[in-house]
Amino acid sequence: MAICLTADIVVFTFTDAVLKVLLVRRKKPPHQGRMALPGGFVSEKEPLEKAALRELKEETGLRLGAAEQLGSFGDPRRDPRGRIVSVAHLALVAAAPAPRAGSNASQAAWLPVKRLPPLAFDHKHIISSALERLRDKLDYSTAGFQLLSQKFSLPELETLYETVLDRKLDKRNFRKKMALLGILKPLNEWRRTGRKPARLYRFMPKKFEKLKEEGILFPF
Amino acid sequence: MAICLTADIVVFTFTDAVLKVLLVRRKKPPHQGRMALPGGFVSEKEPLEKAALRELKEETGLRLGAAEQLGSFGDPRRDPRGRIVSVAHLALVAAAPAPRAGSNASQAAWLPVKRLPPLAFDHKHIISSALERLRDKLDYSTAGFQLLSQKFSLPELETLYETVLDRKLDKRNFRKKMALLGILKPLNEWRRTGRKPARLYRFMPKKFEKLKEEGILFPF
DNA sequence: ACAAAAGTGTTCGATATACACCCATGT
DNA sequence: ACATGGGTGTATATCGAACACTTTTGT
Repeated sequence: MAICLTADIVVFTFTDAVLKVLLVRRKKPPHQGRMALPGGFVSEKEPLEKAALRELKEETGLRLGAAEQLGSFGDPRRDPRGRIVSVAHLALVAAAPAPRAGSNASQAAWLPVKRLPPLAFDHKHIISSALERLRDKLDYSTAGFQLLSQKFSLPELETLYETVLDRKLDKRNFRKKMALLGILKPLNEWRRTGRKPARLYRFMPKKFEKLKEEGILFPF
Repeated sequence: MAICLTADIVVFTFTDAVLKVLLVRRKKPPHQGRMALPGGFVSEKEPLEKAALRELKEETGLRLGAAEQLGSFGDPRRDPRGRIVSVAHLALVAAAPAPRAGSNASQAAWLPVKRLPPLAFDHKHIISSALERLRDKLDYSTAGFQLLSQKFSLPELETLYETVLDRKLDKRNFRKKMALLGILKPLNEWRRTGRKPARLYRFMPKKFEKLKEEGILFPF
């Protein structure tokens, strides 16, 4: 069985009103010099998720505690070296710490999902799957809040939703629903970018847990 | 890299008002004599889905055209032989042809999902994932109809939904919604099991496609 | 003063849910 | 005749969608 297993990871964040994915520049062939998802070979006794997180840390310096499995990509010709099946993972991060390059990567960077350069292997395809999954998660999870820093304004949150769902939302309806859910704590701080300052909020995970137990979902 | 890849498949059907999964009895260790999902090692140049379908045919005689990937199960200790990662698949079938035993399997049978015997490996866990996926699919796909034979009665369809969703539905509301969708063609045939005969219907895939294009979902 | 983005309520239509009785058949 | 499961309609509550103007700031 000359089949090898890699674990790759798609890490999204949302900064400057743009959804970004964490990529590294490949040091070695194949696809040397191209941008690619962080990832690498799974070691023999290592759980798949751990392998993805380990590679992420090695290649970008970003240390995360968990990732969710996206699925496996096993087209026999996806890697020119031979049969290499990739188990793709997904993670969302709030603040986007400046990535540092690591082993096997000569560069690590957050790139806007909308304007990606040509990527190695089928990584563009994997990112598409990840985006689709993110869209789904927006409806029933805290995905949206995980992508923003702890303090955020409602226009920021709305832009995030509009970006990921790829459609314009109604400002008033959006705010009404958020208010109704009661999972946002208004702060006495304002963000003074643009013209009129926007009030900042904090997400309240505990309230959200309560809602989930009651089976209430996000209405988008 | 001494990691091996298997492709396993969960095939569901719904007969006699019961949801069933297709299992085979293992001829060889490990877990010799236990029931397990159809599946086996992926060959070097074989797509994952094809591997699952090939193993299904070899072990049960059931020949299917497609399966959807469920995810990969890679706990390092899931297989006593060593590191073997399984890519699990899901398929739904209408009629349930009598399975025949094949290579590596001394028996193949449809077993009720609610009352499974002890299974090999983590296959019970895989079946749980498959069930969850099926529940999700019921809402936005033709999954329900794929599990029944071409002609079916509304009570049968309702029982199927109740079984998979694991809750009682209101007869009148259920029928109203189905009628509203307009994807069922009433036939001039009646099923005379039980007491009063139940009218039979046929699912109209074309109407369903039209609904999907309009973005209309199933309301359960 | 003006441009640009933040903030705010109401109305309406659609849809999910709750609910009770009659009907056709087999025994 | 009766037991069993098939079949039918209405009323109410909830939720999502549509929609326009005022406010605050920077230039």
